[in-house]
Amino acid sequence: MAKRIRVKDIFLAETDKNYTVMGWVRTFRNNQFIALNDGSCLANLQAVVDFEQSDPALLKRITTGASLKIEGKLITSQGKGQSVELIAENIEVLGDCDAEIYPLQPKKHSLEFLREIAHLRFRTNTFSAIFRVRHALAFGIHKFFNDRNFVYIHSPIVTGSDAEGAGEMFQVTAFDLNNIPRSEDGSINYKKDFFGKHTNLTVSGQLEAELGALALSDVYTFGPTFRAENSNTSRHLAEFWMIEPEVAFADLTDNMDLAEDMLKYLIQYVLGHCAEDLAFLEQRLLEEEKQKPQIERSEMALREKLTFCLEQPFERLTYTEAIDILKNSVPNKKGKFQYPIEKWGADLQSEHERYLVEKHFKRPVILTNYPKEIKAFYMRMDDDDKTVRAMDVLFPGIGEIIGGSQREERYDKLLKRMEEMHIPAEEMSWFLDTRRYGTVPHAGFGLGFERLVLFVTGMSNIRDVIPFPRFPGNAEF
RNA sequence: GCCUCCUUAGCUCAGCCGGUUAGAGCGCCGGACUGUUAAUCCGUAGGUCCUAGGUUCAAGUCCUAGAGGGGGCGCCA
Repeated sequence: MAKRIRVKDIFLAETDKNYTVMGWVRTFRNNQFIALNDGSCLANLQAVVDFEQSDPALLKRITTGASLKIEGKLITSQGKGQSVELIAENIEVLGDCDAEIYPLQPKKHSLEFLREIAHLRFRTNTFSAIFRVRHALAFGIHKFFNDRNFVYIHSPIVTGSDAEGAGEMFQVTAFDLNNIPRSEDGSINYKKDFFGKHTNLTVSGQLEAELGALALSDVYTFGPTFRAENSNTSRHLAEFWMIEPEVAFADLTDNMDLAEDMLKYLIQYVLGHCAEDLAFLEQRLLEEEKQKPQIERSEMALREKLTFCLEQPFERLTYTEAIDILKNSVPNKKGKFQYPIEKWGADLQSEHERYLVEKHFKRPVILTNYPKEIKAFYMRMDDDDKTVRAMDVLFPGIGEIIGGSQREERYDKLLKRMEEMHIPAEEMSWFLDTRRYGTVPHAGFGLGFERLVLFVTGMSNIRDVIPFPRFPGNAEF
């Protein structure tokens, strides 16, 4: 194909020279002005057609959604609204688009409608902005860890472990489901399956990351994660991407510092690299919130909220301190909580987390040292034998964005917890080996990538920040 | 899995206490105009009122069940 210049670059290119651009028509105004977008940036290039000198049959084919190759001279724009425009000298229709049946129109569409045509929603301003921001965040994550000498570990997606400890799993099998091999006692004979054992899609790369950390010191994973829970919320997906750093010679405070530094780095990174997209998303959010009653609107605009997070230290407090605040809070005393806080030991509901983050502290909060009963077996026991060195990072509007802990590195204590929580130690001997052979204090956490994208873009449904969301009852596209 | 709301033209939505032939804006199509910015102006076409039952003289409207979607909760990242 002919060499093309991206729309993003043509805005900075020298005028009075000829260029070739390729992209998709957003609108064709006045039989004269083509708004061309190639996804390289939010803005469209205005290409000007001399309709009096053009073939009417060609003009007919310039419809919303059609793909074009346009050659012409770049000039300083004669109209308002853009700095430069391309005087189209030669237009080639690469792909026609029947405007009568093309679902996207030059108007505002609902997010619900666009979700149903997820294969086309990339072509909208909102979704192209979201996915450019998503890319920047993914790239920023690798840059953050690379700059700190972390090693990127590809933890397995198919796992033979049933005990990753994070919920329902999708089974992986090569069996013919209409003819499953069985043992003499009638049970399924997994020895005949592809891997010779029962296998699942991973729910966490943490255990494998720990193995890496106990040799490479600083590692992280960043990969797809699968949960077969029947979760129907705007914060859950069945297939999502998770970042899991794991650090040797680190305690809970080091872990909190890393989490806070990482989130702030990423927010800063996106503010610096996606200014135009964030400005657009901020405006979109503002328009959307105009529909809501005053009390439900956010107090800050998107970029203001992001900047605010950078400037404030995250509030760090223990579960026990949080319970005290909640117990004495106005909504608890007035019976406004659906689940009233009565005694120490109760699991916090999202209404409690939201109160702490959005009403009490009004900033990101890190809650630590939860009761051992409500946390996973691998978290390090505190000296009081009641709480563990867990940490949850809570963000406004999102809730839990990070869950992590200092790990139990003491062999005997870990084994005891596994027995208490009915984790089959014999199947986990490879994990226990790390505590047998040169164990060290270490810590790590899991960051839900889509939840971060939600926060940064100001979107409210997690299904809108992943290209093709998977959730109960839906695996379209 | 639980609670709740919604489903009317391609899209966004109105449709009153159940009562004639179901409406608007945008889009499409036709025409006018030609430096527009989701262009504008005029006109045409476009409907399984989500589906299946039921109540009624009469159902888009009421009732029951189902499907799809939104929001909230639980599980969590």
